[in-house]
Amino acid sequence: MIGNMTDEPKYAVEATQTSLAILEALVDSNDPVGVTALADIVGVSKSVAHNHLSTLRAAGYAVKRSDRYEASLRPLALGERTRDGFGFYQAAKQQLDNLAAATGETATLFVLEERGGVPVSISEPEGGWSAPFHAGERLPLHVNAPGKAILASLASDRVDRILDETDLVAPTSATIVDPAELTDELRQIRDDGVAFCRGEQYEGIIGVAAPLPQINGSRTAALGVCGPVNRLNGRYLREDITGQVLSTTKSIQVDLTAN
Amino acid sequence: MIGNMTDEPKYAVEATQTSLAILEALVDSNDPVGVTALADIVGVSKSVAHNHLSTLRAAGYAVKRSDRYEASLRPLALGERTRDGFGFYQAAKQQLDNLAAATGETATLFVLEERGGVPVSISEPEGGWSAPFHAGERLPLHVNAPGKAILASLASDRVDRILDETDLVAPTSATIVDPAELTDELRQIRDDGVAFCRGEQYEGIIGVAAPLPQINGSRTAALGVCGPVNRLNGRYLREDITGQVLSTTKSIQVDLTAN
DNA sequence: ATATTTGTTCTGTTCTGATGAACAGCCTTT
DNA sequence: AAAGGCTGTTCATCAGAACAGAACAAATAT
Repeated sequence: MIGNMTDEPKYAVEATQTSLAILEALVDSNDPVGVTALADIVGVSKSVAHNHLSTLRAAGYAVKRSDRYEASLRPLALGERTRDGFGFYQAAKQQLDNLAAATGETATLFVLEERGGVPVSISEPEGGWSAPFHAGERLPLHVNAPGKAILASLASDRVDRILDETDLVAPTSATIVDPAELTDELRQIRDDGVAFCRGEQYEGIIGVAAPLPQINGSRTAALGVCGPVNRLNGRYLREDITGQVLSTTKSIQVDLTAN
Repeated sequence: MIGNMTDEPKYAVEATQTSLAILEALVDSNDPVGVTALADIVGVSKSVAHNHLSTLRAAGYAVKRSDRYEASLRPLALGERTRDGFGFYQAAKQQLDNLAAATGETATLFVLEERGGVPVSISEPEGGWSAPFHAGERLPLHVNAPGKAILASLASDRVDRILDETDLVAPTSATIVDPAELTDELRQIRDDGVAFCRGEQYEGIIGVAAPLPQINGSRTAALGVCGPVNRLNGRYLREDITGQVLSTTKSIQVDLTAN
């Protein structure tokens, strides 16, 4: 980790930064917030908070209800539209639901975004276990199975650059923080075609993932299953689940080349 | 429609407006866009577009891939988090899925946002019909069943103010544009407890909706079913579907008062 | 090899966005 | 009833940030 991983823009627009900070503060606090409270949270004066809030409101990103502001659902619409823009989403979503239904486990689809992995879709089986992360939330690549699968499907120089620019944080004691050790595991993953995660992101959460074949040379993606270790283990994990994950990636590939 | 419906903020932050315009331009164009193209679309100089793009990128809202920019999935995460903040979402989502599965039709949950109705959740049955709108997208209240159900559950002075401040656009020839006529229908809806939409938003799309009982006096919401007129009509619509919509609202109320 | 077009940097100028105080409205408290 | 402390909003002032435009380098096209 030598590189410049904090790419601060040379000529950043400060007003935008505070506006986004206010928007995120609104999202963070579930309950409606007043102008004064918001100003304190973000660290700006009351009138500044008011100006930004009214512009956010006029743009449809914030909602005012009797002197209190809250985040609107407009970001949800933006997110769904960008997601629908992914060529493979419709097909993958369908297969992901099938996978979740067939295994009774939580199935996820990840894409590479800058230097992180982002869950695009999370399929939870009927009344099943709930994943501790949201769709659209950027996660480190080295701590989960889909992330490692994505890394394994990249050219080695890109992997080196990503690892160099990334602070290999260790959420649990099982996390791999040594780049050399990680590179070794990536080679293993490339050979097997499957990546595993054993409580490296969240204690007691296990994952399996396989890279999604690059469709028309565009987005790097991976697909996997994750769940608590008391259910995902032994042969069930290594053969049953792993097999279904692999066959699902093949089904998606078929669906995409067919159209 | 006399009132001031274009509430332009008195002291708007222009930099924020251009940043958001750029973000939305990114979302609109599915494909990666260059700086120059974006500058042309938004109507700013090249350097300005560059500055805003790099701040959006640093904040995680835009992604750069080899000299081209695209929207990130971060808005999706924000949207899902605000949605999860709605107290009734978890329970309603469950019942909505049940409703969609039981009827084989598309079920939706709407909330009131400013002067519009926003779909919070859209449950489509297995391989079913796809609704022509996205979750999080703000729609006029007077052109769809959930919107009318929401209006009907508001105090009459609020309804008057909303109708006064809203331009009653007419997407189809069936749309009601006369405030008096609309007020009459709202009274009817209050009596029946159900609202109907007959191709007033999209040609050939029918909807039924019922207001969701106000939980702890917070958000105004409604729940409904919609689909093509060739399937949703006659007794099936008026009795079968309508009955299931009404019983679903009751189930949600039970779920919420239980906890 | 030349000519365009790209993204990025940079500097000066302008106008905007931050400041901090003052305003009016709404509670609660006295 | 009246006073005090809250709130969100407005306003005039001025430092400074955001903009336009030119100049740069690198990649692509001719």
